[in-house]
Amino acid sequence: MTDGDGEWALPEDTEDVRAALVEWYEADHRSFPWRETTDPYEILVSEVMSQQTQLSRVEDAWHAFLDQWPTTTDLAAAERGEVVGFWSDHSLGYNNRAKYLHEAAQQVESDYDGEFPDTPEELSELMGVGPYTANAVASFAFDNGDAVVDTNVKRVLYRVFGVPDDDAAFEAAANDLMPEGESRVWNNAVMELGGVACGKSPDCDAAGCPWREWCDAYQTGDFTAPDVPTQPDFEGSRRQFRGRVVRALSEHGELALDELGPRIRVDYAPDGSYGRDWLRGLLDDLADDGMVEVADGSGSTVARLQE
DNA sequence: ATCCAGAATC
DNA sequence: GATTCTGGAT
Repeated sequence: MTDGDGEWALPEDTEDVRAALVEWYEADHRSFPWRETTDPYEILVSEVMSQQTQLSRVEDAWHAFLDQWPTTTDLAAAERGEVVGFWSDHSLGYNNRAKYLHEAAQQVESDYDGEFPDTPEELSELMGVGPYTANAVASFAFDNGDAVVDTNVKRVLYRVFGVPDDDAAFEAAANDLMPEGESRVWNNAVMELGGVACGKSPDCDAAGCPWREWCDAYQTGDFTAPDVPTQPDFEGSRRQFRGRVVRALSEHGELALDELGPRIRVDYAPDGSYGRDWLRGLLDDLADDGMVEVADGSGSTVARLQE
């Protein structure tokens, strides 16, 4: 066995464990608009927006996005720059995800004749759709997914059943636990538990956690959670300046280097250490990522969002 | 200060 | 394995 494998097993009375959670979820849970649709496109948009972004900040953006591009046909026909601009305007971060979503819509149009596939395997072929999102869309749209494994699920399995901090172990445990053919309610319920009862600072009694009687952590009082990778500081980071570039180009359409520079850094000086060369480096990276186009004219260089 | 329904690319 | 983005809540 590899390092980190401890003694662990799911309870014998699995059916009771399952029933307790589903009953708890169905009695009361948070209301999100994407829980009231089974449209795979609407579900996908909510899932992509939710990656690394707090749910409370996704709701308005989700409504606005679907208002602007109601179907994959509409989104596929949009220009990439419009979609990236929307992402930036709504402060959704990681605007590569806007590019992926746009491309996924084009794949659905071209590869699937506008109709979403309904298996996790096929959904995984869409750009920006990994294991988590494939199972989420398959579950919430078609009730046809495997267990989702995200940081919430890992934290719950780690605390309640002592599943070791290992991706393969989490996936196996999550699927063992999930009742066959009930992925929609089950995956909603598990993530609801991780969100309202078993967050970083747990709230077992107040939230009426249905798994207290089976929970290792509740018995021992040790609510340690798996390590989450720590992020580098955002303030002053390259990411921050990339984000400002995208926002400025979305707002103004097209800008020359020396018009753009001062909007990115107040200390921009064309020949300074943060000047044209530095800015050009940022723009070339963004161009490689498919976000920005840089055009060298005679004497002046201009940048704009791609397409 | 740290965290948040991940995934692709190099 | 490191990088990509944002701001409100805690």
